Amino acid sequence: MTENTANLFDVVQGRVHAACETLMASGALPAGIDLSRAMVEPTKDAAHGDMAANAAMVLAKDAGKKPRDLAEALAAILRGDDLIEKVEIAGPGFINLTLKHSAWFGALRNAIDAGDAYGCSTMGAREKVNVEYVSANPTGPMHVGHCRGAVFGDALATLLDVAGFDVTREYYINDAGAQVDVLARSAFLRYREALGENIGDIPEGLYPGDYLKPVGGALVAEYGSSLKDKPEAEWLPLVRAKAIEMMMLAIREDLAALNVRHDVFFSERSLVAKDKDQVADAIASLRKVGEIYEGRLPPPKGAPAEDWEDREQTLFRSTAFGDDVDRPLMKSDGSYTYFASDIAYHKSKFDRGFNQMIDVWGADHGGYIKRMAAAVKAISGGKAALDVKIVQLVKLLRAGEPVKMSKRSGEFVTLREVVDEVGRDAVRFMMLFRKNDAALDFDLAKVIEQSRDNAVFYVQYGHARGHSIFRMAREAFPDLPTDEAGRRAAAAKAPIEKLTDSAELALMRKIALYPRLIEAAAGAHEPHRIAFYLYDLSSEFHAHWTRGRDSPNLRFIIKDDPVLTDARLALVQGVVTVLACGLSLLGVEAPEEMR
RNA sequence: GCGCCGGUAGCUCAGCUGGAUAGAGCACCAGACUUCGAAUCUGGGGGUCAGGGGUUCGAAUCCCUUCCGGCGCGCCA
Repeated sequence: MTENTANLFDVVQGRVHAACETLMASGALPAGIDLSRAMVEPTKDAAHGDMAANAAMVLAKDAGKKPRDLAEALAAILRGDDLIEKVEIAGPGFINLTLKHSAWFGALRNAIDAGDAYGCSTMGAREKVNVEYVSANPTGPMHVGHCRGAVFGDALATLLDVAGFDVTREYYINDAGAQVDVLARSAFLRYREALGENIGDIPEGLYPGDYLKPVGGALVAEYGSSLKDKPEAEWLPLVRAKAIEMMMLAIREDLAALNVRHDVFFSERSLVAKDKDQVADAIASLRKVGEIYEGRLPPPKGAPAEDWEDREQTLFRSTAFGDDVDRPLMKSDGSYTYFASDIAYHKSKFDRGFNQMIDVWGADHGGYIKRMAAAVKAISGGKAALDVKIVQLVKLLRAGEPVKMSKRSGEFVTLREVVDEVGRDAVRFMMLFRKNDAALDFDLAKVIEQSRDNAVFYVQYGHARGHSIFRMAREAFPDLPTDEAGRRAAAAKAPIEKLTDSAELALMRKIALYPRLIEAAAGAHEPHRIAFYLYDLSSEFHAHWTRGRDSPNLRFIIKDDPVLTDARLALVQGVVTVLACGLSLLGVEAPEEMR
């Protein structure tokens, strides 16, 4: 087994497992015992050392031994390890490990050597993952509600990429349902308006926003007045296509403003292209494995359903895969339900080689998860898995007061307005500075505040402060390198073994945690963990900086000691590297100066 | 009625897939600028992890149950 040397926790865990195997060889442990639950974790309390191993407690039952006795046997082996300074047994059987300083120096060197690539992992083994996010209907500009899913999906995709997965970022364009016909009719009104007609108020049920006026103008430019007297059946496909095209263009611009990328824009309409009906194919393949039947559904309970009509229909047996009720695939007019299209779409993902799919949805779609996960299991024969990440609502505030929005009148706050007002970095970071399934208050006044209370600023300032130290150091020592590559080369040669202050070592421990964090966050599909880590790292860095006020010997720059200064600049280089890596992963700028 | 997601300090939230004495920020109180950026930092008080059962060496975390809030519940997407 090769050690992943980038992750110190893996290395030490490997040593603990090796110790277990030594005990197996000597008969002190049963051979072939399962070690997968024996983990090495960072300690919360420094009094417990650097890392804690739970092996003795986890294996005690299978071994038929008392945890503390087993711990003692393991400790005896681990005490000879070249990375380990001290082994103590505590509590119910924890093996507390204190590492030698050289272990932390090695971790710091790793970070400096890796640079931009620090934290990159091979855990994904290049497995293909499809992440679908945003997928906003092409019926208007993006509003703030779309923001969170967009940023979350984008950051999650980057996180998985960094963790070694082969990631495809995808957007599903809902361009086939009834709502794009409504869009077309709304755009047609604007077309008549552009031709000089007085259209009066926009009728109920059509999209009232001004954003369709340019579509009207474009239609005039392209078709003149030729559409005006045609029957709807003739103009609708033309108007619809133009409107969708222009809406998608606007949406892509909005996404670009937020720094959100996609590799694939997948059209729902393309599923039912003239020569090939992929929805029918998907249903047929489910029918082949016996998961489709004609039957009746009980009426929905509780919810008002005056127009409920009991009838026999085509159903997918989603209850066989954990859903609460079987789901219809055809509407009463003979067209496919949205669910049927979605099955075909996810089958397309599977057919394109994705066994891991992640969909990012808004909270209002939560009730849809079970049936979609059921469908993915069914169409893949159990080979593919779908993880649906729900992002909760964002409440937009200004200095604590809710920002009024009225969708009915077409006056909603657009994504673009928010980005223009507070900047993309603030929007992105704050959307990620919360667990995805918890509701989020987004205060337009707070995110531009320059204080610790504003996490974006606080983290970026940490990065800028590091670079400020580099600038000041160059004034004291003009020979120091001026660029990133030079600093990395110098840091790699620096005598970092001179760094023995406890706060300096604490920073190295924090830096050493980053690769482990990436793997944990990627495994859990939780990019917010990166944001919180960066906040913590910044906090430790700011705190250590301030120690230099009371204790000048702890400053990074020691004017009469260029060698010690080199060592400390290497530590700053390590901190700056991790902050830059983490911010880049979240899609947020890492400024070198913020004055 | 059923399902999903939440309930952690006065407020806003973390809690690393079951670890040791539950942590930050804000607010409140008391401090630190001739200084590598005070746009920062140090210290203090503040908790029945909604309530109650259970699982085990060990539970905020897993299971059951009650209460409260949000969302959803053929032919919208």
